[in-house]
Amino acid sequence: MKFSIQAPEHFDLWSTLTSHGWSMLPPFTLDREHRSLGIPLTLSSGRSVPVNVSSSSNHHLGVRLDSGATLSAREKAEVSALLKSVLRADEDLGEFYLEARRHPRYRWIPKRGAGRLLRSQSAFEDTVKMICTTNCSWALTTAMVRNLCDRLGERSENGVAAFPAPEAIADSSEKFLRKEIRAGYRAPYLLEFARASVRGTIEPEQWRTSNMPTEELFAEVRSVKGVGPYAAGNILKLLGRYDYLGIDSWCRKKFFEIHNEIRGKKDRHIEKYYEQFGRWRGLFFWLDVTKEWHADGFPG
DNA sequence: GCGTCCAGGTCTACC
DNA sequence: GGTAGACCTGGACGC
Repeated sequence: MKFSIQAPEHFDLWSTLTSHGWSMLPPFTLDREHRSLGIPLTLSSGRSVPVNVSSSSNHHLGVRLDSGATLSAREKAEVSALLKSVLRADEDLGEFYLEARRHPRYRWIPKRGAGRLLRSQSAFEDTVKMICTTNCSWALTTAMVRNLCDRLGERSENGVAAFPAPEAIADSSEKFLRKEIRAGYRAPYLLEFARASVRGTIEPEQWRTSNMPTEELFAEVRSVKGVGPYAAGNILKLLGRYDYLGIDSWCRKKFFEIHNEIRGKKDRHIEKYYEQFGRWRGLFFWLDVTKEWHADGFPG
């Protein structure tokens, strides 16, 4: 089954798919040759549908069901809405692009259609993945996320493992997460977050639509054990809030490199530079340090 | 092949 | 508020 969905003006699929490392993590499958993305989407009915999305023409995206199955009209609408959310095609970046055009250094951003950061189907999934990026190599992050999908994820109609639901992680054990998933010391953090999500004492899916002031939302995200300033700042970017930089060692190094500065200055120095961009500062920061991905190609 | 060192964020305890 | 040490893993390096 094939159909298309409308994308906003200046939308660039490849820019979104290569906006950061998420497209290289399961359950996403990035097809560099065809510049498309495979993703098993879990519908509200519980049905897991393997979908492939690629660029089409006239601000449209081509959607193909990998399993050869069909969708009802309602399911089709749900798939469209989920894809728009994952690809951030439902986000208004007009004001951001206006600000970017004011600075010669950043005029490439609207021209390139950059700035839409790929996110997962759920904020729960984004948060777990973000915890898995902390204090380790990218190879280990990939291994942890792959293990979570393979060992705890539901299989979609073409056999691809989806990201596990909170219940699946909550029903596992610290020992399993530590040794089998290879989450190490992060195991109790993941378990606690999953169990709190199942109990409803924390509601990550509410974060995406919350009207809470960003500072309060940041504090709530930070209250998850294992989520520090780096992880919370980047989780907030995936919630459409760009007030925090989410600095890690790679970004720190990159900042000093592109600004021809000597390393060793405090993060406050970096934060001060981006204050001029107001509520978009986190997005300007991220696009600054990843600019070459858009020009020279996505690593990996 | 084995042992050692280091990098990578966050937490906790302490000053 | 700032700092030190622990957490865990994988890669680099020396032997």
